[in-house]
Amino acid sequence: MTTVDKALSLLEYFSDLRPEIGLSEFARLSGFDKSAALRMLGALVRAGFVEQDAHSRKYRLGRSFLRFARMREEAFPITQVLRPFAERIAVQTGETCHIGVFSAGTLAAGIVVLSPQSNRVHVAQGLNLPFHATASGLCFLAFSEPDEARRLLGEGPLERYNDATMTDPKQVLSECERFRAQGFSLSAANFDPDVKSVAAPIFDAEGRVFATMALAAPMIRAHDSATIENGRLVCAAAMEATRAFAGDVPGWYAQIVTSLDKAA
Amino acid sequence: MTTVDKALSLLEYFSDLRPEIGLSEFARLSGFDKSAALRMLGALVRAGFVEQDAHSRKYRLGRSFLRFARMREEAFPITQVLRPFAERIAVQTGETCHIGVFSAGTLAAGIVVLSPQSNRVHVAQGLNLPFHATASGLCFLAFSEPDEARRLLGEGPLERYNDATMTDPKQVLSECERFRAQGFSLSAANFDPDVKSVAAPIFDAEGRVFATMALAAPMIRAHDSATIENGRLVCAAAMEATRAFAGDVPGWYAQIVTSLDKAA
DNA sequence: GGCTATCGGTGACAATATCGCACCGTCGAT
DNA sequence: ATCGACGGTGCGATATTGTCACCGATAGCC
Repeated sequence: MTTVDKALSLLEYFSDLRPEIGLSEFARLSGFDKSAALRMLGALVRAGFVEQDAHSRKYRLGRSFLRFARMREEAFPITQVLRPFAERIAVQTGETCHIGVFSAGTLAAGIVVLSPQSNRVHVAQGLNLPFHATASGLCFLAFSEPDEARRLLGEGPLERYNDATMTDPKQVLSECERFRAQGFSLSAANFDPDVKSVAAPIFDAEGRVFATMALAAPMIRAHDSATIENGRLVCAAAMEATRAFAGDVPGWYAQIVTSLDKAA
Repeated sequence: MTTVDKALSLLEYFSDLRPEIGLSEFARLSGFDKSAALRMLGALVRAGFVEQDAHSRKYRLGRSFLRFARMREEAFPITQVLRPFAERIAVQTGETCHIGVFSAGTLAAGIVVLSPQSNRVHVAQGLNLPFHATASGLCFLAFSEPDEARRLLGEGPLERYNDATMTDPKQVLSECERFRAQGFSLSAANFDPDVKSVAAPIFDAEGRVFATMALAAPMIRAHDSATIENGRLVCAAAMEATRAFAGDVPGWYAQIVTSLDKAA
């Protein structure tokens, strides 16, 4: 672990619930010495990645992120390119659609298009999507390299969100095999007790999953037939999205999707 | 300069014109050894701040910026809060309004609202705003601490964009004194030969400038009277924007603005 | 084909920045 | 007034970094 890794790891302690962090708090959270944390924070401040409140002396995320995020989107407009697909399928199915984007070991809701219906599932922009308890996460695992998936899950036991949550990594991985064969993942009440979701993979130019497209429906609308139909649609949309991106849909995956379409 | 500084400085070589950079290119640009650059890039990749194209092996900005930018906006919604003010004044004056946001030593157009008129000034989102040659930059200097301003300008000679560009830091600083007394800055053809701009400061909670609101008009519409009126309006709007932000408008500045209003 | 230049990347050692500790002044609560 | 926790500093022991030589692969060129 280089010092740069350590410094950047400090940023991971920020979250929507903890937008400001003091020096000692950083030291406690990270296990680094205060003096080391301070030095790293100094560098982060100089680069504009964090800024310090002059009064409370706490640190918060800096303005540089706006600059770089804009540049990144300019050069590689993921969200701009993917959003229309999410919008289309949200209208088509009448359910909330979100796209999970993988970065630095976590999957988060990067794009959210809420269902046009009044009884709908709400997904917060930026929401962290746990690998073992959401359709998006399971989909990501299912279409990743098996060792990558194991690495992301860790040793277990996994965090429990409610009765239906799978907490054993082995169980999760075996479910993922099914999803991989099926073309899309499924999650019923694993995270939110009243929500049933399906998710399909979006591939990058090297044919690796880097994002997932998910449809989340209130349990009451999620009959088996509706769920299967949503799965089919989300697969097709995700595949189109991949292609819009100059991503590479693996041949075997395209086959699965076409066979789903024929079955319908 | 810590290693973290060096690693983060690598990111600054990315731009809209150079969205992908190879290892040797990084070494050349930064003056670091290839091996050192590689190690730093490794850390940046692990954190998701850059990603590597598997084919070309070049590096580009990573997906983590999206995540962090969203969190930053969630916690401190600068752009969301400031945009309405830019929109209002763009409509009111009929000219293009942009807000320059300072971060890590540079000022960039973070918010842009184009004029509703067909003959209008175009400002690209994210455009770098040189301190010595734009109304925004001059405004930022004028309302910064004098030594900070000197530091940002450097030794000179400054880059020349056209005949009207001031290239001597001393000259720039003395102009800035005028602007500081006047309440807003002025730039005629210093950057773009056919554009005349005015800009006013936006202050943070500690009463320091951190952003500027600028109006840019085509020379043909920029009579003296129109320019003065735009200056007055941009001052008022910037002051309101500061307050909307829980920023602290220094008393002496508020006085200048009210006296401008009375004169009109 | 074979030559050369450049690329991304590796390995190892000397040089140097970092880690961890003790310590300081300040602030707010009790 | 005392105490604890805070942000921040200084310094020696030590782990990380800078530097350089080197590797295989690739692309251009004759």
